[in-house]
Amino acid sequence: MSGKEIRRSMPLFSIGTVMKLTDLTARQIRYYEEHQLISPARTDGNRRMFSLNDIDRLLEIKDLIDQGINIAGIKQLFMVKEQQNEVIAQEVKKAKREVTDEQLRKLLRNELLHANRLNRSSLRQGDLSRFFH
Amino acid sequence: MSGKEIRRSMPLFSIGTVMKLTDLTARQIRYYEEHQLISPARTDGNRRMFSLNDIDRLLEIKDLIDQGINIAGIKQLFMVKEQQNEVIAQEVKKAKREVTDEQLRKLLRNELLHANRLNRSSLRQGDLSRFFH
DNA sequence: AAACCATGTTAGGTTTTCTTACATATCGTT
DNA sequence: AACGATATGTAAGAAAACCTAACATGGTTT
Repeated sequence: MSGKEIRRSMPLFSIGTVMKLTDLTARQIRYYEEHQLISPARTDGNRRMFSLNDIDRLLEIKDLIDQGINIAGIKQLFMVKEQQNEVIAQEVKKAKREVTDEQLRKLLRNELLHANRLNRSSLRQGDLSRFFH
Repeated sequence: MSGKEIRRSMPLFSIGTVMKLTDLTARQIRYYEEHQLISPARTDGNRRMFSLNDIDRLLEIKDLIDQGINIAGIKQLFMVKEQQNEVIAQEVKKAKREVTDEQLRKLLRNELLHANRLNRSSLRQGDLSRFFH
């Protein structure tokens, strides 16, 4: 169902609410946006409006920051994850085309392994140390 | 579970957001608050903050207004409904005390009928025409 | 030591929301 | 038909929340 995704992406929350929900400062939230870790919507009057997805992302960012990962690293992680999701979505679609239940499970497991392989190699091809300098 | 109820009662939304979600004007929302159909929280700076429950209530109010019911009538309806919920909650608790699954269903049905009877009589004892003048 | 990163802080400006007051259209009542 | 009440619109002035831009600062890298 996509109604859920629509709801999760509706811009409903002001920055003040998000500050309380995430325990981040306005400065931090704006800084993360400046570095394109989030892209909150804007009102007609140019105020930021955040969705549930934005809030999830901010909590994830906070977690990664706490783990000592810097902004550049987080950005890369998000990009990799997104790419991974795309691959998975595409493979799911391919699998759905004409496969029965039983077979679908096997295929999915297969494709997931494939995605992991891609993932690891893409990390290796970049400079890993960039993530932790 | 009560975690859900906590979430639904968290004051998260500004009046601007609520206006868009409910298609009501600020004037209407404040007017309904003035007449105690809702009781949104306030920020330290005195701004209204609405919960999901508040929004549900506003949508319900809008619906009842559309049906031609006036503020006084809506207030009474809310009070009756709340009283009914209290009765039900109490009876559920009573039923839960030491009844097996099978018996619980019968009891609940019984108590619901009882609540309805209370409800109807309380409407009759008041002046019904008050609702629609 | 110099540069950089993530965040704090301040300043001036704009948007949003607040209360209060008055205006108005639609009623039911006299 | 005039009247009073109800529900909503609108305007004004003030306060809160948010905006961007700039500079400050404590830790890290280089």
